[in-house]
Amino acid sequence: MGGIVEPRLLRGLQDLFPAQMHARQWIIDTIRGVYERYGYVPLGTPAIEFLDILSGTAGEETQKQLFEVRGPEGEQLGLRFDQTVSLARVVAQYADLPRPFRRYQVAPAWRCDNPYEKRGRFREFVQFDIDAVGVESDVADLETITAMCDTMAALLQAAGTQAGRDTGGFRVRVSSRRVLNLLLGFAGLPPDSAHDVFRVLDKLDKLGHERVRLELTTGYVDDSGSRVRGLGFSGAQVDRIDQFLSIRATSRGDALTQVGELFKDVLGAAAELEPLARMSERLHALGYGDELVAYDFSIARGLDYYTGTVFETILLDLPEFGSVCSGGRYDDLVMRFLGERVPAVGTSVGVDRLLIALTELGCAPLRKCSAQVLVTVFDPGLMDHYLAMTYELRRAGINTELYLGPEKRIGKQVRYGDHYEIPVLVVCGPDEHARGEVQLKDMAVGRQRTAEVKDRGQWRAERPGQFNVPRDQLVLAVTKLLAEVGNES
RNA sequence: GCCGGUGUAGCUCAGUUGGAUAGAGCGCCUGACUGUGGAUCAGGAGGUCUCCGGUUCGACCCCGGACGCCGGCACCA
Repeated sequence: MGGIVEPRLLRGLQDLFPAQMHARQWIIDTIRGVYERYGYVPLGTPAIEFLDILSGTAGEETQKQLFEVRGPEGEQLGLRFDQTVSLARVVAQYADLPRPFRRYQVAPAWRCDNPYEKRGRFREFVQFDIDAVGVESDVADLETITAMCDTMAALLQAAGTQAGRDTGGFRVRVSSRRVLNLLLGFAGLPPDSAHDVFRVLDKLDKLGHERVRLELTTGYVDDSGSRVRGLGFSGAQVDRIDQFLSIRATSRGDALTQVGELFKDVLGAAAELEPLARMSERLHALGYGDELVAYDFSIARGLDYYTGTVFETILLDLPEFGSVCSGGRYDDLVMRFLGERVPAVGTSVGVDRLLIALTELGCAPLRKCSAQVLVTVFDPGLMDHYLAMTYELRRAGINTELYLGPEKRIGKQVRYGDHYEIPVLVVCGPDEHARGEVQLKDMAVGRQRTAEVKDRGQWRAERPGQFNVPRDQLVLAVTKLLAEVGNES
Protein backbone atom coordinates (compact mmCIF):
# COMPACT_ATOMS: atom_id res chain seq x y z
CA MET A 1 0.00 0.00 0.00
CA GLY A 2 2.99 2.14 -0.45
CA GLY A 3 2.94 5.82 -0.99
CA ILE A 4 4.23 7.40 -4.13
CA VAL A 5 7.65 6.21 -5.18
CA GLU A 6 9.75 9.27 -5.84
CA PRO A 7 10.76 9.29 -9.50
CA ARG A 8 14.50 9.76 -9.57
CA LEU A 9 17.69 8.90 -11.39
CA LEU A 10 21.04 7.65 -10.16
CA ARG A 11 23.69 10.35 -10.24
CA GLY A 12 25.47 10.47 -13.57
CA LEU A 13 22.67 8.81 -15.53
CA GLN A 14 20.52 10.76 -17.94
CA ASP A 15 17.18 10.69 -19.67
CA LEU A 16 17.46 11.83 -23.25
CA PHE A 17 14.50 13.70 -24.67
CA PRO A 18 13.46 13.48 -28.32
CA ALA A 19 15.56 16.39 -29.54
CA GLN A 20 18.69 14.97 -27.93
CA MET A 21 17.91 11.47 -29.13
CA HIS A 22 17.49 12.72 -32.67
CA ALA A 23 20.90 14.34 -32.43
CA ARG A 24 22.47 11.25 -30.87
CA GLN A 25 21.02 9.02 -33.57
CA TRP A 26 22.27 11.38 -36.22
CA ILE A 27 25.75 11.28 -34.70
CA ILE A 28 25.68 7.49 -34.66
CA ASP A 29 24.42 7.25 -38.26
CA THR A 30 27.10 9.66 -39.42
CA ILE A 31 29.88 7.75 -37.69
CA ARG A 32 28.59 4.42 -38.94
CA GLY A 33 28.72 5.74 -42.48
CA VAL A 34 32.43 6.49 -42.11
CA TYR A 35 33.26 3.23 -40.36
CA GLU A 36 31.48 1.14 -42.98
CA ARG A 37 33.29 3.04 -45.70
CA TYR A 38 36.47 1.73 -44.10
CA GLY A 39 35.07 -1.78 -44.22
CA TYR A 40 34.56 -2.40 -40.51
CA VAL A 41 31.81 -4.90 -39.65
CA PRO A 42 29.38 -4.66 -36.72
CA LEU A 43 29.63 -6.75 -33.55
CA GLY A 44 27.32 -6.96 -30.57
CA THR A 45 28.27 -8.15 -27.10
CA PRO A 46 26.34 -8.15 -23.81
CA ALA A 47 26.51 -5.23 -21.45
CA ILE A 48 27.21 -7.67 -18.64
CA GLU A 49 30.45 -9.66 -18.39
CA PHE A 50 31.90 -11.88 -15.69
CA LEU A 51 33.72 -9.71 -13.21
CA ASP A 52 37.06 -11.44 -13.72
CA ILE A 53 36.89 -10.66 -17.44
CA LEU A 54 36.61 -6.96 -16.66
CA SER A 55 38.90 -6.84 -13.63
CA GLY A 56 42.51 -5.94 -13.85
CA THR A 57 42.57 -5.16 -17.55
CA ALA A 58 42.68 -1.41 -17.61
CA GLY A 59 44.29 -0.28 -14.39
CA GLU A 60 43.40 0.45 -10.81
CA GLU A 61 41.22 3.45 -11.54
CA THR A 62 39.00 1.59 -13.94
CA GLN A 63 38.80 -1.22 -11.43
CA LYS A 64 37.37 1.16 -8.86
CA GLN A 65 34.87 2.43 -11.40
CA LEU A 66 33.28 -0.93 -12.12
CA PHE A 67 29.54 -1.25 -11.74
CA GLU A 68 29.17 -4.63 -10.11
CA VAL A 69 26.14 -6.81 -10.80
CA ARG A 70 24.91 -9.97 -9.12
CA GLY A 71 23.73 -12.76 -11.40
CA PRO A 72 20.63 -14.91 -10.83
CA GLU A 73 22.76 -17.71 -9.36
CA GLY A 74 24.88 -15.27 -7.39
CA GLU A 75 27.50 -14.96 -10.12
CA GLN A 76 29.90 -12.05 -9.77
CA LEU A 77 29.32 -9.84 -12.78
CA GLY A 78 29.95 -6.31 -13.92
CA LEU A 79 28.80 -3.84 -16.54
CA ARG A 80 31.42 -3.24 -19.23
CA PHE A 81 33.41 -0.03 -18.87
CA ASP A 82 34.37 0.00 -22.55
CA GLN A 83 33.89 -2.11 -25.67
CA THR A 84 37.50 -3.15 -25.99
CA VAL A 85 37.70 -5.70 -23.22
CA SER A 86 34.65 -7.54 -24.55
CA LEU A 87 36.21 -7.54 -28.01
CA ALA A 88 39.38 -9.10 -26.64
CA ARG A 89 37.23 -11.75 -24.96
CA VAL A 90 35.40 -12.48 -28.21
CA VAL A 91 38.61 -12.79 -30.18
CA ALA A 92 40.01 -15.20 -27.59
CA GLN A 93 36.79 -17.20 -27.30
CA TYR A 94 36.08 -17.78 -30.99
CA ALA A 95 39.36 -19.07 -32.31
CA ASP A 96 37.96 -19.57 -35.80
CA LEU A 97 37.26 -15.87 -36.24
CA PRO A 98 39.34 -14.90 -39.29
CA ARG A 99 41.98 -12.33 -38.50
CA PRO A 100 42.46 -9.52 -39.00
CA PHE A 101 39.09 -8.95 -37.37
CA ARG A 102 37.99 -5.38 -37.96
CA ARG A 103 34.79 -4.54 -36.20
CA TYR A 104 32.71 -1.57 -35.11
CA GLN A 105 30.46 -1.50 -32.09
CA VAL A 106 28.17 1.18 -30.70
CA ALA A 107 26.81 0.60 -27.23
CA PRO A 108 26.64 2.04 -23.75
CA ALA A 109 29.40 1.58 -21.20
CA TRP A 110 29.37 2.26 -17.47
CA ARG A 111 31.93 3.79 -15.18
CA CYS A 112 31.16 4.64 -11.60
CA ASP A 113 33.30 7.77 -11.37
CA ASN A 114 32.39 11.33 -10.57
CA PRO A 115 30.04 12.62 -13.23
CA TYR A 116 30.56 16.05 -14.74
CA GLU A 117 27.74 16.54 -17.13
CA LYS A 118 28.73 19.93 -18.47
CA ARG A 119 31.80 18.30 -19.92
CA GLY A 120 29.92 15.27 -21.09
CA ARG A 121 31.08 12.87 -18.42
CA PHE A 122 28.44 10.39 -17.34
CA ARG A 123 28.28 7.10 -15.51
CA GLU A 124 26.48 5.61 -18.48
CA PHE A 125 27.62 6.73 -21.89
CA VAL A 126 27.53 5.52 -25.46
CA GLN A 127 30.81 4.78 -27.20
CA PHE A 128 31.30 4.09 -30.87
CA ASP A 129 34.39 1.95 -31.37
CA ILE A 130 36.41 0.61 -34.22
CA ASP A 131 39.20 -1.87 -33.67
CA ALA A 132 41.43 -4.00 -35.83
CA VAL A 133 42.53 -7.15 -34.03
CA GLY A 134 45.31 -9.43 -35.16
CA VAL A 135 47.13 -6.65 -36.95
CA GLU A 136 50.82 -5.96 -36.43
CA SER A 137 51.18 -3.49 -39.26
CA ASP A 138 51.30 0.18 -38.35
CA VAL A 139 49.18 0.81 -41.42
CA ALA A 140 46.32 -0.14 -39.11
CA ASP A 141 47.35 2.68 -36.77
CA LEU A 142 47.35 5.04 -39.73
CA GLU A 143 43.91 3.84 -40.80
CA THR A 144 42.56 4.31 -37.32
CA ILE A 145 43.85 7.87 -37.24
CA THR A 146 42.43 8.79 -40.63
CA ALA A 147 39.11 7.20 -39.67
CA MET A 148 39.08 9.49 -36.64
CA CYS A 149 39.74 12.48 -38.91
CA ASP A 150 37.08 11.47 -41.42
CA THR A 151 34.58 10.88 -38.63
CA MET A 152 35.17 14.23 -37.02
CA ALA A 153 35.14 16.00 -40.37
CA ALA A 154 31.85 14.35 -41.31
CA LEU A 155 30.27 15.27 -37.98
CA LEU A 156 31.44 18.85 -37.84
CA GLN A 157 30.84 19.65 -41.49
CA ALA A 158 27.39 18.13 -41.54
CA ALA A 159 26.52 19.88 -38.32
CA GLY A 160 27.23 23.08 -40.18
CA THR A 161 30.16 24.32 -38.17
CA GLN A 162 33.69 25.12 -39.17
CA ALA A 163 32.82 25.19 -42.85
CA GLY A 164 35.79 26.39 -44.81
CA ARG A 165 38.26 26.07 -41.99
CA ASP A 166 41.30 24.16 -43.05
CA THR A 167 41.68 22.71 -39.57
CA GLY A 168 38.19 21.25 -39.72
CA GLY A 169 37.58 22.43 -36.17
CA PHE A 170 39.35 19.49 -34.54
CA ARG A 171 42.81 18.04 -34.11
CA VAL A 172 43.88 14.46 -33.61
CA ARG A 173 46.90 14.30 -31.34
CA VAL A 174 49.08 11.25 -31.64
CA SER A 175 51.64 9.97 -29.18
CA SER A 176 53.40 6.72 -28.46
CA ARG A 177 53.79 4.73 -25.27
CA ARG A 178 56.97 3.30 -26.75
CA VAL A 179 58.49 6.77 -27.11
CA LEU A 180 57.34 7.61 -23.59
CA ASN A 181 59.05 4.47 -22.33
CA LEU A 182 62.27 5.83 -23.85
CA LEU A 183 61.72 8.96 -21.79
CA LEU A 184 61.89 6.91 -18.61
CA GLY A 185 65.35 5.72 -19.57
CA PHE A 186 66.39 9.17 -20.70
CA ALA A 187 65.38 10.71 -17.38
CA GLY A 188 66.72 7.83 -15.30
CA LEU A 189 63.35 6.74 -13.96
CA PRO A 190 62.54 3.14 -13.03
CA PRO A 191 60.33 1.26 -15.53
CA ASP A 192 57.68 0.60 -12.90
CA SER A 193 57.11 4.34 -12.52
CA ALA A 194 55.63 4.47 -16.01
CA HIS A 195 52.01 4.47 -14.87
CA ASP A 196 52.49 7.36 -12.43
CA VAL A 197 54.71 9.43 -14.69
CA PHE A 198 52.47 9.11 -17.74
CA ARG A 199 49.46 10.05 -15.68
CA VAL A 200 51.14 13.29 -14.67
CA LEU A 201 52.50 14.11 -18.14
CA ASP A 202 49.02 13.70 -19.55
CA LYS A 203 47.94 16.67 -17.45
CA LEU A 204 50.38 19.11 -19.05
CA ASP A 205 47.69 20.77 -21.14
CA LYS A 206 45.40 21.22 -18.22
CA LEU A 207 47.80 22.16 -15.43
CA GLY A 208 50.77 23.69 -17.19
CA HIS A 209 54.48 23.16 -16.78
CA GLU A 210 54.98 24.38 -13.27
CA ARG A 211 52.37 22.17 -11.66
CA VAL A 212 53.44 19.12 -13.61
CA ARG A 213 56.95 19.76 -12.34
CA LEU A 214 55.71 20.09 -8.77
CA GLU A 215 53.65 16.93 -9.02
CA LEU A 216 56.69 15.01 -10.23
CA THR A 217 58.72 16.23 -7.26
CA THR A 218 57.21 17.55 -4.03
CA GLY A 219 53.51 17.89 -4.75
CA TYR A 220 51.50 21.06 -4.15
CA VAL A 221 48.25 22.46 -2.85
CA ASP A 222 45.80 23.37 -5.59
CA ASP A 223 43.34 26.26 -5.79
CA SER A 224 40.58 24.36 -4.05
CA GLY A 225 42.91 23.66 -1.15
CA SER A 226 43.40 19.97 -1.66
CA ARG A 227 46.88 18.54 -1.56
CA VAL A 228 48.30 16.84 -4.63
CA ARG A 229 50.79 14.13 -3.79
CA GLY A 230 54.22 14.48 -5.42
CA LEU A 231 56.05 11.56 -6.98
CA GLY A 232 59.32 12.47 -5.29
CA PHE A 233 61.68 12.49 -8.24
CA SER A 234 64.91 14.42 -8.10
CA GLY A 235 65.58 17.76 -9.69
CA ALA A 236 67.92 16.24 -12.24
CA GLN A 237 65.34 13.68 -13.31
CA VAL A 238 62.61 16.28 -13.63
CA ASP A 239 64.92 18.60 -15.55
CA ARG A 240 65.20 15.93 -18.20
CA ILE A 241 61.45 15.40 -18.30
CA ASP A 242 61.11 19.15 -18.59
CA GLN A 243 63.39 19.22 -21.61
CA PHE A 244 61.13 16.65 -23.20
CA LEU A 245 57.95 18.53 -22.35
CA SER A 246 59.40 21.83 -23.53
CA ILE A 247 59.46 20.61 -27.10
CA ARG A 248 57.23 22.92 -29.09
CA ALA A 249 56.86 21.41 -32.51
CA THR A 250 55.51 23.24 -35.53
CA SER A 251 54.84 20.01 -37.41
CA ARG A 252 55.00 16.24 -37.04
CA GLY A 253 58.39 16.19 -38.74
CA ASP A 254 59.64 18.89 -36.41
CA ALA A 255 58.39 16.98 -33.35
CA LEU A 256 60.25 13.86 -34.47
CA THR A 257 63.42 15.83 -35.20
CA GLN A 258 63.41 17.45 -31.78
CA VAL A 259 62.72 14.23 -29.91
CA GLY A 260 65.35 12.45 -31.99
CA GLU A 261 67.85 15.16 -31.10
CA LEU A 262 67.02 14.95 -27.40
CA PHE A 263 67.14 11.14 -27.40
CA LYS A 264 70.17 10.84 -29.64
CA ASP A 265 72.07 8.89 -27.00
CA VAL A 266 69.12 6.75 -25.94
CA LEU A 267 69.41 3.16 -27.07
CA GLY A 268 66.74 2.20 -29.60
CA ALA A 269 65.29 5.69 -29.99
CA ALA A 270 65.90 5.91 -33.71
CA ALA A 271 64.16 2.58 -34.23
CA GLU A 272 61.08 3.79 -32.37
CA LEU A 273 60.87 7.10 -34.18
CA GLU A 274 61.35 5.75 -37.69
CA PRO A 275 57.86 4.18 -38.02
CA LEU A 276 56.31 7.41 -36.80
CA ALA A 277 58.18 9.31 -39.49
CA ARG A 278 56.95 6.88 -42.12
CA MET A 279 53.39 7.17 -40.85
CA SER A 280 53.57 10.95 -40.95
CA GLU A 281 54.73 10.90 -44.56
CA ARG A 282 51.91 8.59 -45.51
CA LEU A 283 49.41 10.81 -43.73
CA HIS A 284 50.71 13.76 -45.72
CA ALA A 285 50.49 11.79 -48.95
CA LEU A 286 46.85 10.95 -48.20
CA GLY A 287 45.94 14.54 -47.43
CA TYR A 288 46.06 14.53 -43.63
CA GLY A 289 48.25 17.52 -42.92
CA ASP A 290 49.94 18.80 -39.77
CA GLU A 291 46.90 20.86 -38.83
CA LEU A 292 44.67 17.76 -38.65
CA VAL A 293 47.05 15.25 -37.09
CA ALA A 294 49.75 16.39 -34.68
CA TYR A 295 52.44 14.47 -32.85
CA ASP A 296 52.38 15.45 -29.21
CA PHE A 297 54.37 13.23 -26.89
CA SER A 298 52.90 14.66 -23.71
CA ILE A 299 49.79 12.63 -24.50
CA ALA A 300 49.80 9.32 -22.61
CA ARG A 301 46.14 8.32 -22.06
CA GLY A 302 45.02 6.71 -18.87
CA LEU A 303 44.12 3.12 -19.70
CA ASP A 304 46.86 0.73 -18.72
CA TYR A 305 46.43 -1.66 -21.62
CA TYR A 306 47.89 0.67 -24.26
CA THR A 307 51.27 -0.46 -25.57
CA GLY A 308 52.08 1.65 -28.63
CA THR A 309 50.53 4.59 -30.38
CA VAL A 310 47.85 6.44 -28.49
CA PHE A 311 45.58 9.14 -29.87
CA GLU A 312 42.99 11.63 -28.78
CA THR A 313 40.88 14.27 -30.46
CA ILE A 314 40.19 17.76 -29.26
CA LEU A 315 37.72 20.30 -30.59
CA LEU A 316 39.60 23.49 -31.38
CA ASP A 317 36.69 25.65 -30.26
CA LEU A 318 36.40 23.76 -26.96
CA PRO A 319 39.99 22.92 -26.05
CA GLU A 320 39.15 22.56 -22.36
CA PHE A 321 36.41 20.06 -23.07
CA GLY A 322 38.73 17.09 -23.31
CA SER A 323 38.98 14.32 -25.83
CA VAL A 324 35.89 13.29 -27.77
CA CYS A 325 37.53 10.41 -29.59
CA SER A 326 40.54 8.49 -28.43
CA GLY A 327 42.25 5.15 -28.55
CA GLY A 328 45.50 3.41 -29.18
CA ARG A 329 47.36 0.20 -29.74
CA TYR A 330 46.99 -2.60 -27.20
CA ASP A 331 49.07 -5.56 -28.27
CA ASP A 332 48.81 -7.55 -25.03
CA LEU A 333 45.16 -7.31 -24.05
CA VAL A 334 44.02 -10.50 -25.78
CA MET A 335 46.94 -12.34 -24.15
CA ARG A 336 45.00 -12.27 -20.89
CA PHE A 337 42.28 -14.45 -22.37
CA LEU A 338 44.23 -16.52 -24.86
CA GLY A 339 47.79 -16.81 -23.65
CA GLU A 340 48.84 -15.73 -27.11
CA ARG A 341 49.90 -12.26 -28.22
CA VAL A 342 47.33 -10.77 -30.58
CA PRO A 343 48.22 -7.22 -31.58
CA ALA A 344 45.37 -4.75 -31.96
CA VAL A 345 44.62 -1.08 -32.43
CA GLY A 346 41.41 0.88 -32.20
CA THR A 347 39.61 4.02 -31.20
CA SER A 348 36.38 5.14 -29.63
CA VAL A 349 34.11 8.12 -30.12
CA GLY A 350 32.42 9.33 -26.96
CA VAL A 351 28.99 9.79 -28.50
CA ASP A 352 27.33 11.38 -25.48
CA ARG A 353 30.30 13.61 -24.78
CA LEU A 354 30.27 14.70 -28.40
CA LEU A 355 26.56 15.41 -28.17
CA ILE A 356 27.19 17.74 -25.24
CA ALA A 357 30.05 19.39 -27.13
CA LEU A 358 28.03 19.96 -30.29
CA THR A 359 25.21 21.34 -28.18
CA GLU A 360 27.69 23.67 -26.49
CA LEU A 361 28.91 24.78 -29.92
CA GLY A 362 25.31 25.39 -30.93
CA CYS A 363 25.45 22.99 -33.86
CA ALA A 364 23.80 19.82 -32.55
CA PRO A 365 20.94 18.84 -34.85
CA LEU A 366 18.28 18.95 -32.15
CA ARG A 367 15.03 18.16 -33.92
CA LYS A 368 11.96 18.04 -31.69
CA CYS A 369 9.80 16.15 -34.17
CA SER A 370 10.00 13.25 -36.53
CA ALA A 371 6.90 14.36 -38.37
CA GLN A 372 7.10 16.67 -41.36
CA VAL A 373 3.35 17.09 -41.44
CA LEU A 374 0.67 17.23 -38.77
CA VAL A 375 -2.85 16.47 -39.92
CA THR A 376 -5.15 18.30 -37.53
CA VAL A 377 -8.61 17.15 -36.50
CA PHE A 378 -10.86 20.14 -37.00
CA ASP A 379 -14.07 18.14 -36.90
CA PRO A 380 -14.08 14.61 -35.47
CA GLY A 381 -16.95 13.89 -37.84
CA LEU A 382 -14.45 14.12 -40.70
CA MET A 383 -12.04 11.65 -39.11
CA ASP A 384 -12.26 9.23 -42.04
CA HIS A 385 -11.04 12.00 -44.32
CA TYR A 386 -8.18 12.88 -41.98
CA LEU A 387 -7.19 9.23 -41.84
CA ALA A 388 -7.25 9.01 -45.64
CA MET A 389 -5.05 12.10 -45.96
CA THR A 390 -2.64 10.85 -43.31
CA TYR A 391 -2.10 7.47 -44.96
CA GLU A 392 -1.87 9.04 -48.39
CA LEU A 393 0.98 11.24 -47.18
CA ARG A 394 2.71 8.37 -45.36
CA ARG A 395 2.50 6.15 -48.43
CA ALA A 396 4.15 8.95 -50.38
CA GLY A 397 7.08 8.72 -47.99
CA ILE A 398 6.24 11.82 -45.96
CA ASN A 399 6.52 11.56 -42.17
CA THR A 400 3.01 12.33 -41.03
CA GLU A 401 1.38 12.55 -37.64
CA LEU A 402 -2.37 12.53 -37.10
CA TYR A 403 -3.44 14.60 -34.09
CA LEU A 404 -4.66 12.15 -31.46
CA GLY A 405 -5.48 14.42 -28.54
CA PRO A 406 -8.98 15.04 -27.20
CA GLU A 407 -9.06 18.75 -28.00
CA LYS A 408 -11.66 19.93 -30.41
CA ARG A 409 -10.23 23.41 -30.56
CA ILE A 410 -7.99 23.89 -33.54
CA GLY A 411 -5.89 26.53 -31.75
CA LYS A 412 -4.70 23.95 -29.29
CA GLN A 413 -3.67 21.67 -32.12
CA VAL A 414 -1.77 24.42 -33.89
CA ARG A 415 0.07 25.16 -30.66
CA TYR A 416 0.90 21.49 -30.40
CA GLY A 417 2.40 21.55 -33.89
CA ASP A 418 4.23 24.74 -33.02
CA HIS A 419 5.63 23.28 -29.81
CA TYR A 420 7.06 20.26 -31.63
CA GLU A 421 8.22 22.40 -34.54
CA ILE A 422 6.40 20.35 -37.13
CA PRO A 423 7.00 22.32 -40.34
CA VAL A 424 3.68 21.79 -42.12
CA LEU A 425 0.11 21.53 -40.83
CA VAL A 426 -2.90 20.28 -42.73
CA VAL A 427 -6.18 21.86 -41.66
CA CYS A 428 -9.50 20.84 -43.14
CA GLY A 429 -12.71 22.16 -41.61
CA PRO A 430 -16.22 21.74 -42.96
CA ASP A 431 -15.74 24.78 -45.26
CA GLU A 432 -12.62 23.42 -46.95
CA HIS A 433 -14.12 19.98 -47.08
CA ALA A 434 -17.26 21.29 -48.79
CA ARG A 435 -15.11 23.02 -51.41
CA GLY A 436 -12.95 19.94 -51.96
CA GLU A 437 -9.90 21.74 -50.58
CA VAL A 438 -7.44 21.47 -47.73
CA GLN A 439 -5.50 24.21 -46.04
CA LEU A 440 -1.72 23.98 -45.66
CA LYS A 441 0.14 25.98 -43.05
CA ASP A 442 3.81 26.78 -43.44
CA MET A 443 4.67 27.08 -39.78
CA ALA A 444 8.04 28.71 -40.36
CA VAL A 445 6.40 31.68 -42.07
CA GLY A 446 4.02 32.12 -39.18
CA ARG A 447 6.83 31.91 -36.68
CA GLN A 448 8.74 34.56 -38.52
CA ARG A 449 5.76 36.94 -38.79
CA THR A 450 5.16 36.50 -35.09
CA ALA A 451 8.06 38.77 -34.27
CA GLU A 452 6.77 41.47 -36.59
CA VAL A 453 3.00 41.48 -36.19
CA LYS A 454 1.93 43.26 -33.01
CA ASP A 455 -1.78 43.54 -33.56
CA ARG A 456 -4.00 40.54 -33.23
CA GLY A 457 -6.45 41.77 -35.82
CA GLN A 458 -3.66 42.07 -38.33
CA TRP A 459 -2.31 38.66 -37.36
CA ARG A 460 -5.65 37.03 -37.98
CA ALA A 461 -6.34 38.93 -41.17
CA GLU A 462 -2.97 37.97 -42.54
CA ARG A 463 -3.05 34.30 -41.64
CA PRO A 464 0.66 34.01 -42.35
CA GLY A 465 1.84 31.00 -44.27
CA GLN A 466 -1.62 29.65 -44.96
CA PHE A 467 -3.03 28.73 -48.34
CA ASN A 468 -5.56 26.31 -49.77
CA VAL A 469 -4.98 23.58 -52.33
CA PRO A 470 -7.34 21.13 -54.01
CA ARG A 471 -7.79 17.99 -51.94
CA ASP A 472 -6.65 15.73 -54.78
CA GLN A 473 -3.34 17.61 -54.98
CA LEU A 474 -2.51 17.20 -51.29
CA VAL A 475 0.61 15.03 -51.68
CA LEU A 476 1.93 17.13 -54.54
CA ALA A 477 1.43 20.40 -52.69
CA VAL A 478 2.92 19.10 -49.43
CA THR A 479 5.93 17.70 -51.28
CA LYS A 480 6.47 21.06 -52.96
CA LEU A 481 6.09 22.98 -49.70
CA LEU A 482 8.50 20.69 -47.85
CA ALA A 483 11.05 21.17 -50.61
CA GLU A 484 10.67 24.94 -50.25
CA VAL A 485 11.17 24.90 -46.49
CA GLY A 486 14.09 22.50 -46.84
CA ASN A 487 12.58 19.63 -44.93
CA GLU A 488 12.20 16.86 -47.46
CA SER A 489 13.36 13.61 -45.94
C1' G B 1 37.22 9.21 -2.03
C1' C B 2 39.15 14.43 -0.63
C1' C B 3 38.31 20.10 -0.48
C1' G B 4 34.74 24.12 -1.01
C1' G B 5 29.79 25.75 -1.85
C1' U B 6 24.58 24.97 -1.87
C1' G B 7 19.38 22.98 -0.82
C1' U B 8 12.26 27.40 -0.91
C1' A B 9 6.73 26.00 -6.96
C1' G B 10 8.15 22.33 -13.23
C1' C B 11 12.63 26.19 -14.05
C1' U B 12 15.46 30.68 -12.17
C1' C B 13 15.40 32.81 -7.64
C1' A B 14 13.40 36.60 -3.40
C1' G B 15 12.05 35.94 1.73
C1' U B 16 14.04 41.85 6.84
C1' U B 17 17.56 40.24 14.36
C1' G B 18 13.52 34.49 14.81
C1' G B 19 7.00 36.44 14.23
C1' A B 20 0.81 35.18 12.05
C1' U B 21 -2.54 32.48 5.69
C1' A B 22 5.59 31.45 2.15
C1' G B 23 6.31 35.30 -2.71
C1' A B 24 8.00 37.00 -7.90
C1' G B 25 9.36 36.11 -13.00
C1' C B 26 9.15 32.40 -16.59
C1' G B 27 6.55 27.97 -17.82
C1' C B 28 1.85 25.15 -17.50
C1' C B 29 -3.75 24.96 -17.55
C1' U B 30 -8.68 27.52 -18.43
C1' G B 31 -11.29 31.51 -20.67
C1' A B 32 -12.03 36.30 -23.89
C1' C B 33 -10.87 38.15 -29.16
C1' U B 34 -14.67 35.01 -36.48
C1' G B 35 -12.29 28.61 -37.34
C1' U B 36 -5.61 28.84 -36.34
C1' G B 37 0.84 29.71 -33.13
C1' G B 38 2.63 35.48 -31.31
C1' A B 39 0.96 39.80 -28.31
C1' U B 40 -2.77 41.55 -24.77
C1' C B 41 -6.44 40.85 -20.92
C1' A B 42 -8.99 37.84 -17.00
C1' G B 43 -8.65 33.61 -14.02
C1' G B 44 -6.42 28.87 -12.14
C1' A B 45 -3.42 24.78 -10.58
C1' G B 46 1.15 23.80 -8.40
C1' G B 47 5.03 23.78 -1.76
C1' U B 48 6.08 18.14 3.90
C1' C B 49 10.61 25.49 2.61
C1' U B 50 15.59 18.16 1.33
C1' C B 51 15.11 14.89 5.75
C1' C B 52 15.82 13.78 11.12
C1' G B 53 16.79 15.80 15.77
C1' G B 54 17.79 20.17 19.02
C1' U B 55 17.25 25.46 20.94
C1' U B 56 12.84 28.73 21.45
C1' C B 57 6.47 31.12 23.43
C1' G B 58 7.38 30.73 18.15
C1' A B 59 12.14 28.13 13.07
C1' C B 60 12.29 28.67 5.82
C1' C B 61 15.69 31.50 9.14
C1' C B 62 19.79 29.55 14.69
C1' C B 63 22.58 24.69 16.16
C1' G B 64 23.91 19.28 15.19
C1' G B 65 23.64 15.19 11.90
C1' A B 66 22.20 12.62 7.40
C1' C B 67 21.20 12.90 2.29
C1' G B 68 21.00 15.36 -2.44
C1' C B 69 22.96 18.75 -5.86
C1' C B 70 26.91 22.19 -7.91
C1' G B 71 32.09 23.28 -8.53
C1' G B 72 37.49 21.81 -7.82
C1' C B 73 40.95 17.52 -7.32
C1' A B 74 41.77 12.57 -9.00
C1' C B 75 40.38 9.68 -13.37
C1' C B 76 38.36 9.39 -18.14
C1' A B 77 34.71 8.87 -23.60
